[in-house]
Amino acid sequence: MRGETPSNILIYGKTGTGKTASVKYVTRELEKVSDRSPLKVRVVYINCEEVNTKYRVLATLANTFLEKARGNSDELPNSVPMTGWPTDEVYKCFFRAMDSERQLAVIVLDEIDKLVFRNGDEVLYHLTRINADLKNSKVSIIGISNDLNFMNYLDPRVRSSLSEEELVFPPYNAVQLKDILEKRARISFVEGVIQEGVISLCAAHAAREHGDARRALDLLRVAGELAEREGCESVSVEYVRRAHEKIEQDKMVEVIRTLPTQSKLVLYSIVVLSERTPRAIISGDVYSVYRELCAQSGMDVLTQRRVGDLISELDMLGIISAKIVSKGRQGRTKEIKLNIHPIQAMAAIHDEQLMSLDTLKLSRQLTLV
DNA sequence: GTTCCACAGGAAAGCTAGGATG
DNA sequence: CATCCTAGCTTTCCTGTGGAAC
Repeated sequence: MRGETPSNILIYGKTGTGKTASVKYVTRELEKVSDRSPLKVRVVYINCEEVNTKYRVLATLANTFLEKARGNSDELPNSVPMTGWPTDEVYKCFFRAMDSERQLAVIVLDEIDKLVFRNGDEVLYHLTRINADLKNSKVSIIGISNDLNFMNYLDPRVRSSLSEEELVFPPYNAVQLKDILEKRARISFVEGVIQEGVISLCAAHAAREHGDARRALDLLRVAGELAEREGCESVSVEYVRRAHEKIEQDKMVEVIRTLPTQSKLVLYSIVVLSERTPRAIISGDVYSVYRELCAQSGMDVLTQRRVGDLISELDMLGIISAKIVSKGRQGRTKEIKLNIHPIQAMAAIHDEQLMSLDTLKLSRQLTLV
């Protein structure tokens, strides 16, 4: 507001600790106050997860300021195309639009680690140095990152100028989460329908998972939805337990859905086996079934070595649990247990069209087991 | 005590798509 | 546009191993 060069700020914190919400709130207030002051403050919010190349970041910036600066200068174009121009041209355009009037620009780069990871720190280098060249305006950058280590990937010069001020958002503890939940619950639930201990339990669950407030709110919401769907008058701790289960299952279904095809096929083999045999599932059997499935669906067959790795990956993702057991002369194997309901697993696997084979017919044709 | 099964899982090389570079 | 590079898969080849059966 006083027209001095503002510090750049870097904000760290795990997901669901309120980084984005805080920044959005503060910048909104800042814009409100600046309406009454001679110096204009403009905030540009860019989520680097969506806008993930240096070109697109610059083009977004350029377009924002071109729109605002329209009419100030004749030689400025109306907009920058989202593809096609040389990058330095876009940069120049952004620069001129910025400098065409006296203003302070606050550029918020959310998930800045994604940008650095994909593109390196070139854009950041230019952006942090731009103040030296601007005559009328000033730029301040707010970087938001989940990754505490991402600074190590930056050029030292960028690092020091970007982190003139650092802010760490620590995870919420259970008490704080409880506080947040209570406030929200007062708005969204009819008074008295939430039973004793429900909110504490939600808070405890979320606190155990890195203090993610979003997770805590989800838990409470899903518990409420479950109770409502069953026509229950109040939300009991039992619903929280089931909500937790449901969220875990949904997460798993999502993971399965995005699995590569070969992994799906391996998982499918395990599901088929789990439905046809009461015996423990053995990695050797999985491989046999897998080979048959490949033959029937016309996919190329991976080696046993590789399938073993895929099984370990499924284990790491928590979709299955595998433990090594030795059966004397019957050798050593992995005994595999499915951690998700077979029907749900099937549905998640078949979600994609590439596995559009008629599964029932297919598994009936299986000669093994 | 010895054997030997049926795999686990390490090392290294080959392959390939997609991105960077000139 | 051609070419070069790189990361992520995958294969090949290999050594290791717990414990029931001999």
